[in-house]
Amino acid sequence: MLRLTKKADYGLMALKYLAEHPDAASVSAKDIADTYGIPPQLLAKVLQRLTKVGLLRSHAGMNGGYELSRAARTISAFEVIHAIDGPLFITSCTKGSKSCELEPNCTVKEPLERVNESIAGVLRSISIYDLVDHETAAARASGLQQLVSLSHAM
Amino acid sequence: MLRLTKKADYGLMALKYLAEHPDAASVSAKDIADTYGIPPQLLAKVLQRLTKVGLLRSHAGMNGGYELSRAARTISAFEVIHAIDGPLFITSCTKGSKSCELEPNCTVKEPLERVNESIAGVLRSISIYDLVDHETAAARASGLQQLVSLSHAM
DNA sequence: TGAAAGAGGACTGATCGAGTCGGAGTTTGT
DNA sequence: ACAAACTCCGACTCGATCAGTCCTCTTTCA
Ligand code: SF4
Ligand code: SF4
Repeated sequence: MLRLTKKADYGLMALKYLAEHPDAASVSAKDIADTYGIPPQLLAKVLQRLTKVGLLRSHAGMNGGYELSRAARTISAFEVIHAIDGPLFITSCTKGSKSCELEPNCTVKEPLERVNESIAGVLRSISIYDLVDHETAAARASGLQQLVSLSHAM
Repeated sequence: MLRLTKKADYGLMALKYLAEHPDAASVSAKDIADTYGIPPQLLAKVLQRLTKVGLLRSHAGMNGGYELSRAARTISAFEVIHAIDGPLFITSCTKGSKSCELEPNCTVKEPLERVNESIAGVLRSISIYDLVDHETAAARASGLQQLVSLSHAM
């Protein structure tokens, strides 16, 4: 099913919101949650995670909140997802703890890792800034499409 | 986490196996399951699903089994995953039944749909044949990588 | 006819994601 | 100094989904 968690989803929304309001010195988690109808405590946790990784800068106390620690253009969707959902892996044979017992016999692990890398590449090529500006994002997406089908033809 | 289900994983393994043994008229589910240590009944169900969609041709009775209904080169990983795990969607706001209530306010849905399309494109560009032949698969993957980073630079 | 194989539904246990709660620590305005 | 507003953090519940099993029926062929 290849589904992205909602937390990552929320994280992207929040970062986009912050990218759209660079003037606001600091935005509270509750503000963003109210704007989009996201459960406030859940979003808070997501933002905390992003802070821990260094994507956000937090600022406690009254009128506190969060702000981007870097320019929106330099934050990739990959970083966000990685920070929230942990390492991105297609297969189940990864996350050290409990790997698949078929690993020795498995013949598709290697090819799938390459697929995984390709997908990571796509995510790395998308920045928060792209989410805000629709035109360039659309251009880039269609560009990617062409490149992909091109590579298919070769 | 963007994880692929094990069923899809098994499906790919089975198809790869069939692609590697084109001489065998028909291979039973149990054969493949034993070869890789996959639970036989589970693999059987996966193969049944693939048969229903038309990727495989089944052949009941003694010495029965499955065979590819098309050339390995013309079967994409996307088809396989779609057949087993259902429609491929990154976000939770899709599968008609229970969509996300944030949809009207959501500002990242559209961009994420484009990301989704890019990923689907990657999967569409990988065929079962690519899983068998390591060299071309590696070449294609690295090619994709270059193209992706190229599109990032533009 | 009977063994071997596919087809398919129903069921259970395990895992994981979504969301909640409660409490502790911090900064700031007054 | 005090209280409000906010961040921080871990534990917890609940429900959905996945992995795997079981059982039954049908088809084929020796
Ligand atoms: S080892 Fe093979 S079967 Fe197991 S999770 Fe990895 S790719 Fe899938
Ligand atoms: S938050 Fe937006 S992108 Fe995510 S599931 Fe809801 S509508 Fe879709």
